[in-house]
Amino acid sequence: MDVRTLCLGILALGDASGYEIKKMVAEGSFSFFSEASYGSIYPALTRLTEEGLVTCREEAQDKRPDKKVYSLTPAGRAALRDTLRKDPGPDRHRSEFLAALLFAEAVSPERVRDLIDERVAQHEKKIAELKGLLEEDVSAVSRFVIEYGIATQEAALHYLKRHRDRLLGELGHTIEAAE
Amino acid sequence: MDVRTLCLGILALGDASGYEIKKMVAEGSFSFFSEASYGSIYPALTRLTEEGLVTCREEAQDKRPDKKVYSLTPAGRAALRDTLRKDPGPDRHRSEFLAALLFAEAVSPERVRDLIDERVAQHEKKIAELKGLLEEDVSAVSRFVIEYGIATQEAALHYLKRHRDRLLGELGHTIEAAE
DNA sequence: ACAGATAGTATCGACTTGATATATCTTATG
DNA sequence: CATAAGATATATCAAGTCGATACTATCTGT
Repeated sequence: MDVRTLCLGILALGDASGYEIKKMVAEGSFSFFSEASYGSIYPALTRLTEEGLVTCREEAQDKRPDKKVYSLTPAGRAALRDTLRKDPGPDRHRSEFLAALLFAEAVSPERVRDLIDERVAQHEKKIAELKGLLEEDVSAVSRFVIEYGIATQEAALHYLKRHRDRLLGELGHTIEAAE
Repeated sequence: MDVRTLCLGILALGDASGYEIKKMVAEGSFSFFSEASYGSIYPALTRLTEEGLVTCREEAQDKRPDKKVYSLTPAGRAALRDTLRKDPGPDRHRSEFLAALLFAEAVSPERVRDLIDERVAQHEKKIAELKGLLEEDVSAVSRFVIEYGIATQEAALHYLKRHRDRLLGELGHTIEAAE
């Protein structure tokens, strides 16, 4: 899913400016499974406009900078439908936490405990955030997506809580054995 | 976690060539939370060598192309430790599946069912893969990381199975109401 | 015999990130 | 009341990254 398609999809849900698209991927129901920066959104919108998949109208605002509001054209909707017909690629999950855990063993085993404890707090925060989204966002599919996120976050959290001590015990033996 | 640190961390677990590093991130215990292409690994190794964080020796092999085997230097180990002292950034999760679900509602609600059913199969495959890894890989932290992955994948799978029909029911009403 | 996978290094264009610039308005805080 | 901080808005740039491809040689399956 490139930023191009992401923009097309968001515009299929309603008109928006580049700034608003950025906000949606950073804070809205998109926030936990996609990301995009201005540096990719603005060029994407420019190209989509050139290709006739979206149109742009400038809206003057009171006491605020002008907005460029983009709308999906019929051609854009068709292009999106074509893309969605294809099977979505596999999820891509990058976790500095898990990498740090694996590497910490090699350079500083004591760090493992702190890493896990910080992570527990992060999961709890994320779950609270997602539950907050549930109260605003009412579309059935949005709710499904957010609850899917909550389910996985909670599973991760419970796994950490249940297995933390076992892991630290096993590492304890390793550390002692190495000394 | 940039590819630079990823290489440093993998080399902390043992010497490796660029090709082997790529294989680890694509297939090993790293596979489900990190990715890196040759186009980022080779330049990273070159730069790390220039900076004295790794060393490189060429190994001639019988009936195979020569290898460039990289090893972590003490300076490299120190650099890795410094990086790991910092808090890991939040996970980044990109899911074409979840995006497609949200967008499908807008352009082709019938697609939602197929998307979910394909996804169930994908999760089952992924879980089997991870369980396969468990049998080879024995390090305590590796096992922890892989089981963490299994726990989240299973939670996602069960969520989909439990809520699929409810969602399709809700969409059914939407579709009927729109027609 | 021949296709395709495996082992290996390497590069390139296109895309993406993260930081930064610019400018104005609103909201806290001392 | 001043002033810092943050929101609203567009835009660019260097540096990093992906995915495809190139090249060569061997091993494996049909």
